[in-house]
Amino acid sequence: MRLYDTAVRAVRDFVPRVPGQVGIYLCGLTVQAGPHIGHLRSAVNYDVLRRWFLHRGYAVTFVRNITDIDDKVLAKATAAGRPYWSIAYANEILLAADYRRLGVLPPTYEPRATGHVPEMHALIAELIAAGHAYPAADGSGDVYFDVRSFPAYGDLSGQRPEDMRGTPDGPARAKRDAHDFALWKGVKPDEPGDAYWTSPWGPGRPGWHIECSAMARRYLGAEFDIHGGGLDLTFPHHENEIAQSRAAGLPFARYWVHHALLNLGEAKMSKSLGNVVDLEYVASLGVRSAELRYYLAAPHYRSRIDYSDDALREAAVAYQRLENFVHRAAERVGPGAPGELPADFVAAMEDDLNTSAALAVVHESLRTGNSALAAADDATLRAALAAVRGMLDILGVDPLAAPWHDGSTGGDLRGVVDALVALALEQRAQARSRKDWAAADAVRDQLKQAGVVVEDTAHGPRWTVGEQ
RNA sequence: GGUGGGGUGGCCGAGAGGCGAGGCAACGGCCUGCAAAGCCGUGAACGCGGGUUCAAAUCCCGUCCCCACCUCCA
Repeated sequence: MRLYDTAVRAVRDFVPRVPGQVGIYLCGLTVQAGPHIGHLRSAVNYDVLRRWFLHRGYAVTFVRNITDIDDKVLAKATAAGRPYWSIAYANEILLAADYRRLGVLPPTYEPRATGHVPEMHALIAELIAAGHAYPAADGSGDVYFDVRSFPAYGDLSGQRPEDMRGTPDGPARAKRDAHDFALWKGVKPDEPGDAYWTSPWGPGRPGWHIECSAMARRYLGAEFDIHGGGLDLTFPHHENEIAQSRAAGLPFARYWVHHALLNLGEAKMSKSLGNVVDLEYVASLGVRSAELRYYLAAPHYRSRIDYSDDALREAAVAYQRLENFVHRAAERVGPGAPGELPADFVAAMEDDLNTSAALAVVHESLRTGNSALAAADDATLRAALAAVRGMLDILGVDPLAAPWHDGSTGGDLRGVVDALVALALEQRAQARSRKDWAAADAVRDQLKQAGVVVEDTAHGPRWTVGEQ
């Protein structure tokens, strides 16, 4: 397996810290609002990475955090007159629902920042003791990381502090250097009164970055394999995480994986710009969540996606072709199970998770399968179906997998409808044998009006209910 | 100002010195009573200008445009 490592700006071989195991920490969301599809892209990308490791036989520990306290959450709480935690939690529920709808596997653990204040305190104390952090001298209760005490600061993002613009309007207050960042933020009078914890440095709340260093350490250890997140987190968030952890003597992440962002209208999708597409909007286009997942997983994870309704609809059509084959093949030879993966698919995935090249292999197998279907070559068909399902399963879009086909497909009425349709089809078959095309087509048209679509195949008529 | 990544056929999207990924759309054919689905085939691309090379989408130089980050960000 080869992965692009931001720290060295090159694709390199993945060597796990412990053979057969991989620990991944992914920066999840700040739950200040519901998720948009850019956030979901992040989840899908790492879900595919995770599934690939699982497929390769690794024991995967996958930790994705929830940042449930920050300036925006507090501001919203104040504006709404509600506790900050009720806002964070409401958004966390929305997020979980969207993950589920997209078939994202639940993480091994999903820690919340506010649940790990003691771990943060411990780390901050270590940093102060080691001379890498200092309580502000202005009585604010803030604790800052001393950037100049850590020479490697800037290595991840390739920047030198002296070249940076620096904080234009930030409260320099008691910072020793404009680039120092807060580990702990002292109470401010204009913020909610229930958003604080006591600490050796006075009442306050966590700075943004410290939570990830503290939680990664707790659940993955001092050193772990992969740290992931969006490209926009490279600086300052990940740079600061490295600084905090390494300065405290923790080796921290061995590989840094960053996915590209999803843009809408020439700018990255973000709440503050208001250019946001969420699952509700996608549903309003008639695009299902499996189709959205296909859209998000098809381009390489390091390529920017310029969102458009048309591109999404096009992806939906492409996915329907795959789905169509899987359903038809399963009707013919049974669903079987996801099977052996073609070598080209494996090679593509091993090469920095090239899902786009991998999908080309899926389509090749699809063609083989469709030909076998037409030729009633069941052995070839079975093999093609297993291969296609196996590959789609890695991408998390196997049409026969649980997330996509449960719910509302008729339930108890399926048998009843089956019998009724069979009756109608028998009439149509008789009409066709008389070459009474008008009568045969009338049956088909009436069924269609009732939502039943009839197609003739090499193995006789096939019917499906609505949907496509 | 600093740092990183881009511009590929009508559209989406891989590739990173030589065999034209793949998908969507279009066109032609096959299959079909018709349809649907499918199969076979066709055309078409590397922002622009130079250069290196037997050979450049890929390397070099220049140039234009775009995106992300430089302390809210997936």
